[in-house]
Amino acid sequence: MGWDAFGLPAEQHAIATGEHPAVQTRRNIDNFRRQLQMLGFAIDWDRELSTTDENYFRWTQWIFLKLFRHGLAYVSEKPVWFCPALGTVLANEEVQNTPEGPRSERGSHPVERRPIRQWVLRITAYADKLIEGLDHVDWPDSTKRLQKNWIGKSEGAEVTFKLDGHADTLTVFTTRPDTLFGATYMVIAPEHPLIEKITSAEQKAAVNAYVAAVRNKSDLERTDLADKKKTGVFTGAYALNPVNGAKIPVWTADYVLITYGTGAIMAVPAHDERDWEFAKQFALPIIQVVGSKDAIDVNEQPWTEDGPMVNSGPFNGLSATETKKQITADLAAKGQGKLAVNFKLRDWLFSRQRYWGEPFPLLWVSREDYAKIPADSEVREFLPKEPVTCQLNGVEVCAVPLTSKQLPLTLPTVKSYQPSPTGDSPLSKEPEWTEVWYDVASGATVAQSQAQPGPLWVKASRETNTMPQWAGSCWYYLRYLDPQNAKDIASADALKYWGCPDFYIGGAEHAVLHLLYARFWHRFLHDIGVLPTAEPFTKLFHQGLIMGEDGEKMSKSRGNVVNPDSIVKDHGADALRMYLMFLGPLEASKPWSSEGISGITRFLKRLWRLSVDEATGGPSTKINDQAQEPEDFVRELHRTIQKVEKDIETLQFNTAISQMMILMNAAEKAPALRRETVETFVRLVAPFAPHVCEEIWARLGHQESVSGAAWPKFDPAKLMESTVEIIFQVNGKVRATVKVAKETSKEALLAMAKADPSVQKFLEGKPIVKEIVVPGRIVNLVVAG
RNA sequence: GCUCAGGUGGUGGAAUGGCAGACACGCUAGAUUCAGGUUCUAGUGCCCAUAAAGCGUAAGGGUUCAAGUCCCUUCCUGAGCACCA
Repeated sequence: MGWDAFGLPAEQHAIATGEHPAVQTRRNIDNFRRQLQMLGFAIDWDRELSTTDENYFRWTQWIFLKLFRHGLAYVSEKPVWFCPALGTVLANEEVQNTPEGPRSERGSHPVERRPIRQWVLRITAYADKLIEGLDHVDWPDSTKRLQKNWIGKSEGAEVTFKLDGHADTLTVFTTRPDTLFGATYMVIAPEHPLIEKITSAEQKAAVNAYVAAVRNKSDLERTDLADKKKTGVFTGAYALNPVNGAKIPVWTADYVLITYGTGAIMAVPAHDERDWEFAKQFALPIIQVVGSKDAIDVNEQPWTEDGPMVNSGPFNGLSATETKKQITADLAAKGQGKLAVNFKLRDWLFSRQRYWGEPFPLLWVSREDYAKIPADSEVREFLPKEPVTCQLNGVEVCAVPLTSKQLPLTLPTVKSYQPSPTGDSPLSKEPEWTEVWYDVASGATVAQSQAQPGPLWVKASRETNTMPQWAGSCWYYLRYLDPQNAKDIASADALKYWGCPDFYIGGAEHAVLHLLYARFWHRFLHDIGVLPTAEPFTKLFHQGLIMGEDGEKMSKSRGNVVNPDSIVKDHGADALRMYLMFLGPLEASKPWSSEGISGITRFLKRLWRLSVDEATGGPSTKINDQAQEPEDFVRELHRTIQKVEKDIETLQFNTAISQMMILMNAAEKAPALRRETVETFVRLVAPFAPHVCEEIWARLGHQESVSGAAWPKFDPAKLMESTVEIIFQVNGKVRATVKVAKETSKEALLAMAKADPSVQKFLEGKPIVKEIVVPGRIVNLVVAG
């Protein structure tokens, strides 16, 4: 069991009450643990961990330092999603588009773009591996598709355009280099750095106004889909088409995103819907270069499918694929283009301006002090090849790591958990913790309030951001293998013995969050030799949510939360467990029903009465080893063993329980049962309702726990039926059913069907045009008319 | 707008192309009990006085001896993506 206990809920509680988040976290964990134990889940409590334990998060920090060491952690000042209500930045994956605009995944608060200094993990370096790895795991196709789309790989070319009258060039990314002859204008994003340089004097005012307007546009307005109208302004600059020297105007428009590709495009209105709309809007020329099937007029609508090239000089008549290849090769020869791959995936924004998270085990020192790190310094354990730098209060500083010996870096106690509106972490207000002497030889630190301990101790400021909640949950499954290990995240032996989770059950909402992040870390740890496996989760299954009784997601504000404590009080832990399984397919979302559970409660009471004698408390008087059980009942018993076994393996618990109820109905009708039969039944129910079965098992005279009893075996011979029911149909409609011996031949079945009075009634002497006989199942007579 | 998953009684849900509605809840009637959030019995898709027949798995069409299941069109619900060049 692992508690993923860092994060916003505990911190928001701390802000509201002043209580340390650790205190509330511990109280919550204790309550959850009590409830889980009450339900009797088979959890190995010796392997319990919490992501907030310093003996756990020292390894989270260690993994981060490994990423830092390998150049996969860097600082960015690009605009990021900031949530004023939560007082922190959020990763792309944590922001959702809603009709009200972009909102935080947690709490659905408005978010906005702000330029804030952030730690970022280079997950894009793993984009290809993260796509490729999906081919080797047994995951739902929908989830694989979700991840693939999120990573969004597209292959194409980068094409460099010379700018008329400028030394600068403009590089664009395109997936359609084949349509280069159809480029009639260019667009650069309003945030593009070149815009200042290339805008002509006449257009300066218009462009500045447009750029300012876009900057002030909220993300809601900018992504509003109801308003598909394109806006944009001509910059006054012209680019030269590398294939034919054509002079084409350069515009700026906000439908081109600075965050994707090069932030600039070549526009081919004849063959791209967005470019077509823009061209129509501003009366720009539209040139068809790809032949269409039904002579489509590209002035009326764009043609986005393939066809032979036209209006493309030497490439006329060639296929799109061939043209792509040749044009890209030609451009490469001229130094004006190359094959290129782009991803929608952005690097992972990894810092939060919060208190309740793992502190970054990093400090900032001046460039001069960074240069003092000796060649044999222990600090080099985690030092990257190139320093990671940023500007702090206008001064350039370099990031230096702690060493393994210095971990864990724990949180200081603070006066206030409140984040500042400017996006500073509460930790930044604790100078005693942040301002330290740092030994460039050993990585040790002491507070600056003390005297400088030695000549190699330099002034350093700790990083005051903390890691996001995902950090701790990225690798917890590895710690289960060896939770007490003080030397490694887990021993090599344990990693080799246990491997990875064979089967991972979790919500689909994690498809592009936890499941993507964890794969990234796992693959990285594999690449640096820490882990023997490349992929963490071999087989994945998404369970559905249990909804409130009103069919809506359970939430405190809605008041439809079901408290397990009161259910257990009324019906018992077994009934709760079993009813959750009986509600419906595991993968489906199903509403809770406070009435429905009584069906399970009744079933368990009936099992008790079937096995235990109320008067003596010993075995039921119905149990008699001399009993002759009817053949039908014995078959049902073995059918139940078979079905429960199979359904458990395929996670179809609802139908397993249905079958046990069918057996119960049959067992109550039997005049007497053999002890073996009752014990088999109890063993079948035991995994679902362990507590009551344990008690029954003891009442039946067993000293050992039923959980250790062997699983019943079904006898295939007992499943055989000597007679089968055959359906007689006329024109596909059932007219009679008969019981016959299993071996009855086709011919005999046919004769019986024809002789059956209720069948004859519908034959009415009409000619039979077709006879279908499926032995053991059905006879269908097709008559004319 | 695009992609995916769905749509079956009053409810949750069953159904290797072969009797639609298993199992359970609820409901109706009866019995048991001092009592019932007890237990037992019978019934419970629609139409119908009853039986027989007929109708019935979002709507329409198709394939098949036979379709909830396979194919096409439309509608609806849910999820994800959303100007990604």
